[in-house]
Amino acid sequence: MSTNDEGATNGDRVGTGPGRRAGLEADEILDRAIALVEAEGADALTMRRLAAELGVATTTIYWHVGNRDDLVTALVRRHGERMARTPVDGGTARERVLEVARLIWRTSLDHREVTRLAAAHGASTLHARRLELAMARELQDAGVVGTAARDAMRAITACVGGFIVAALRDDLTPEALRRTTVLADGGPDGEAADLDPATVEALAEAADLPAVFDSTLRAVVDSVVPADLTAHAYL
Amino acid sequence: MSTNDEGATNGDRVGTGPGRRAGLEADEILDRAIALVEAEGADALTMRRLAAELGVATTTIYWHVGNRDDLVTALVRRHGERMARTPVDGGTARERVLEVARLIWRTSLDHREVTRLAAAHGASTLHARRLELAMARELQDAGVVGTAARDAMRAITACVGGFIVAALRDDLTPEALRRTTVLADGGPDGEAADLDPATVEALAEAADLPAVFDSTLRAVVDSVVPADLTAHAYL
DNA sequence: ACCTGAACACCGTTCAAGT
DNA sequence: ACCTGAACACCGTTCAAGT
Repeated sequence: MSTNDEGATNGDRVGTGPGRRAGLEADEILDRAIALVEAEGADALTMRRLAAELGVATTTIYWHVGNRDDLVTALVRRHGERMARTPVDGGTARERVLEVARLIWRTSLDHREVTRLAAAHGASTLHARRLELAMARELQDAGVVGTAARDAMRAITACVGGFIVAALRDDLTPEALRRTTVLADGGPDGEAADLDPATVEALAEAADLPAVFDSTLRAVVDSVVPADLTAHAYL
Repeated sequence: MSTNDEGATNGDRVGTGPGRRAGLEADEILDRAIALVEAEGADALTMRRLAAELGVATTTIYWHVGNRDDLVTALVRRHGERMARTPVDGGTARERVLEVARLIWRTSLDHREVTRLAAAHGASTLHARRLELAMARELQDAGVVGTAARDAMRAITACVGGFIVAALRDDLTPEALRRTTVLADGGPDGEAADLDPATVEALAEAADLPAVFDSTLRAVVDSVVPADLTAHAYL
């Protein structure tokens, strides 16, 4: 898949010669790519555009990081590591699990264009990898290990991911909301005829997504992490 | 946005002349598009490919259904209506809410390529529109109306959507799982060093997603729909 | 080892022109 | 009203060639 099979991303080109360009090039490209995506959106990331940004020929990117798939994968991984700086603390282990979920939600939306790119590339899991690891640690503190931990993580991350996608969708065209999500006057076939008017009206306007996210995640975490009996969990 | 501004999709061209091609063309195109997507995947849907399939010039599609955005939107809507044939019955209203959620999950995965296309187009909500309407009705039977109904739907559909995305991702490359989702030997930086070996091992293999989906959705629905006091809910 | 230009096989979209 | 061919401005990718 990659163009240069021998030692992908050439991150192994270490400490040679003067000028100290060792292993730097590839990361330079990735950083520029990240900056480009955050500044102008996920769609702005094309091989030609990025090359122009760097002042090199398009083909140079292929040598350093491989094709577009490789580029996006590396970009998402790098950004995901950068995102996972914030430490989590306080409260019970159960509350910290919830806090990590909130952290994934918040940081993903703080960098929504990278998140969008990751989602389009099917690499959302890779993007949140470091943070999901942090969640695994908190789950362990709460006494959840093995397949139970795996299933708990799947449940939580699936829901978090679903809410993130919903939030990203809400970004675009509040006008499109009226015609798609909403049924206003009963829709094309009067499909909403038997619905309470109050419900129809409520559906016409956006929900307070962060609030719904919070209460829903709480329910999911509660269902999957046993209640703390004491304030602290000692292994 | 559309090429023919006057009466989009020309569904209003009714009953003219002999041969009875009235209003048929656009639907013919959409049906061929759906068949193409289901047979060869979402990526196979290009204007040129579809035109070739229909034996017309590429530009003909523009006249009938508009540009690619319009095409995908119309396709997703049409398929979504076709998907919502199954009626839901039995149990309490609360159980029927859960049953509609399961129905969205099942039908979306039964037509995963169309689902994939809808997701890529940010039209998942449009795709499940009819089924979400059915859910609104069951929620109403359960006594949930107004903004509470809207928030309940948002919560449930976000989670269902998240699980669907997770399932679609699991389709591709079980081999990629090992390298991205999984940390196996502790990952590049020994990040998983402080994790229970049983957890690490569990994370290395896929979860039983349908089972996790079911128990999670149950928790979400329970948190949002009041328990039935009697077996039946009479308005 | 690193970088280039030219070329290939695709895209979506527009538009003047046909009937 | 309906459909076409030609053209434009993009894509990702490959490859022989330079230094």
